[in-house]
Amino acid sequence: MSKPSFYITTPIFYPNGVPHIGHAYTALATDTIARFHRLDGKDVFFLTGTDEHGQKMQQTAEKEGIAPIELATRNSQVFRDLWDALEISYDDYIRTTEPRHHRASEAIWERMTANGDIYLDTYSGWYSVRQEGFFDEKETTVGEDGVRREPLGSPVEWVEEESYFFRLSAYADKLLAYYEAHPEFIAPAERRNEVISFVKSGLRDLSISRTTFDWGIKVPSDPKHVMYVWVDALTNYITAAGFPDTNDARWHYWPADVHLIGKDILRFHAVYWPAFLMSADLALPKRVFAHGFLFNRGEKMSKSVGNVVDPFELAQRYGVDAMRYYFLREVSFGQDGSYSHEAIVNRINADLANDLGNLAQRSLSMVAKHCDAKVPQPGTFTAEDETILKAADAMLGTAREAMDVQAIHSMLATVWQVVADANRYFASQEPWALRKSDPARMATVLYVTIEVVRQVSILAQAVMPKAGAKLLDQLGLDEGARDFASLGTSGRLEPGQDLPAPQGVFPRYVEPGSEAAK
RNA sequence: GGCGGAGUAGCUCAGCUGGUUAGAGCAGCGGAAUCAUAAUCCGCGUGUCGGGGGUUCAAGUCCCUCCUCCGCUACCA
Repeated sequence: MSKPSFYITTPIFYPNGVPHIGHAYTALATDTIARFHRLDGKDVFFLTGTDEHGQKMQQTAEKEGIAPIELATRNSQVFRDLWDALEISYDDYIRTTEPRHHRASEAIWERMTANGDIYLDTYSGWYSVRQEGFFDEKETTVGEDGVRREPLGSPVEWVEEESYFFRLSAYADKLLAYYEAHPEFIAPAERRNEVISFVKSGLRDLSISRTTFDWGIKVPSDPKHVMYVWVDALTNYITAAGFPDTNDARWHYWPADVHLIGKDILRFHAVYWPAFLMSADLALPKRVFAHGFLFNRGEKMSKSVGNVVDPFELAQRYGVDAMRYYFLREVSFGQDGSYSHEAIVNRINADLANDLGNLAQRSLSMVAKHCDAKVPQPGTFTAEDETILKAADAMLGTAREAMDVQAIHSMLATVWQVVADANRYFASQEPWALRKSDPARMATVLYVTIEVVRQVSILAQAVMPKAGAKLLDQLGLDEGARDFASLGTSGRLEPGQDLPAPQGVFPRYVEPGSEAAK
């Protein structure tokens, strides 16, 4: 019996510059979902990469006096460095400049052509050289000087350019029928409504090639055209699965289970991409999930405001695990979120150091001192013991339900609810008092507590791989006992097992330079 | 302008198909304990549920209206 597969992607990022916090956030969330499913026994394929073609890349490279591919290679590496720093466990990293991607893009282009959906026509409109963009005639105004201008005031000129078009207009009904039949296709639900209303308002055919620059994938039958971003970028998701070779070892991963994206690129993934796939007679991804934006103290990050945060720096200041935990716990996944130094420190200290870290420390240090540094031998469980154990055993089911809909924050809330219960349990049982009055009962309480810590740690690994592993080290668990198959009753701690000396896993965050830091 | 969503405790938000004295987390205040990373546990909220009107035995929960905020309204990766 083969493991069920799970294919998840991030968008491919544009390496015109270096990654910012938004890129990091997408990768963090995708990584957590990928890790969760791996721990849950699935055959996971996690794809990320960079989208390296286009006019902007060409222009930036020119400015720097280097070839576009050099710019792409250099900046793409910065993304990979960040992924390493953030413990992003991707299985493949695709670059659209790779031969395999050229092959796939040409192949899907040909299939769409064969299906009669691509035709040559003229792309025309009012173009502003300064804004590098086309404007709808309605948006432009003719000034007293007789010059037509776009809303921001730069002059526009009528430009006509030969371009290949994709017959998107023919897909509106098919897309609407698909959304109807697959209500889970676009998530969260609010986003789904936006997409549907957009499609209902009517679709125009899409210009999918350019002749004004040549840094791209050539149109197979007409090499003076290069494919415009839509086809080139979106196709990456099937390239990595081996397309067009349907005998490829990875082809079974397609269709992807989740395309995780930012809400700004939802339309491309929920409208254009499925239409392309329908045209090419390929299966559609099971879900497109659009997450929200991150704001710095409620303000949009921008260079002019000066509140841009470097993700490398964030990871270094707070630690990767804490950074990952904060963003995934504090932000309701799918909604916009806000972060601040105070909020991050609060989460680190309250949830990680005080609640979980301290629970592990207080129980394990008693085990080390009073139970001969071995997993204690429990006696008969009382109703209180059974209650907390049952709550721990139930986490997996609830966590799975949450993760099925990418509710990462809910999954974490579930786990930390049990952490809070465990602290209450520990305080009410007072094992420190039992040490003298009833050592056997003390052993049971400690056993139950570290058993809960075990299960919490296993689940926490999806979000905090390093810290989760450290906690499991302290419980003396070997590699084979760390995935979800060991959750619940099947993986109960073995009494008598030797345990290493406990050490803190989640230090409190103290302000550098404060009294406490000295 | 059109379509859609939201306005609930200081902050972030739960409140499904209307039905006990409107909840959680965080922050704040008071107390207990001392196993532990001065961590933990217990207790404490007179909130016009945006304003107004209506339906109903009963509305945060349905209808109307007004105010405020937000998203989408196609070629930016």
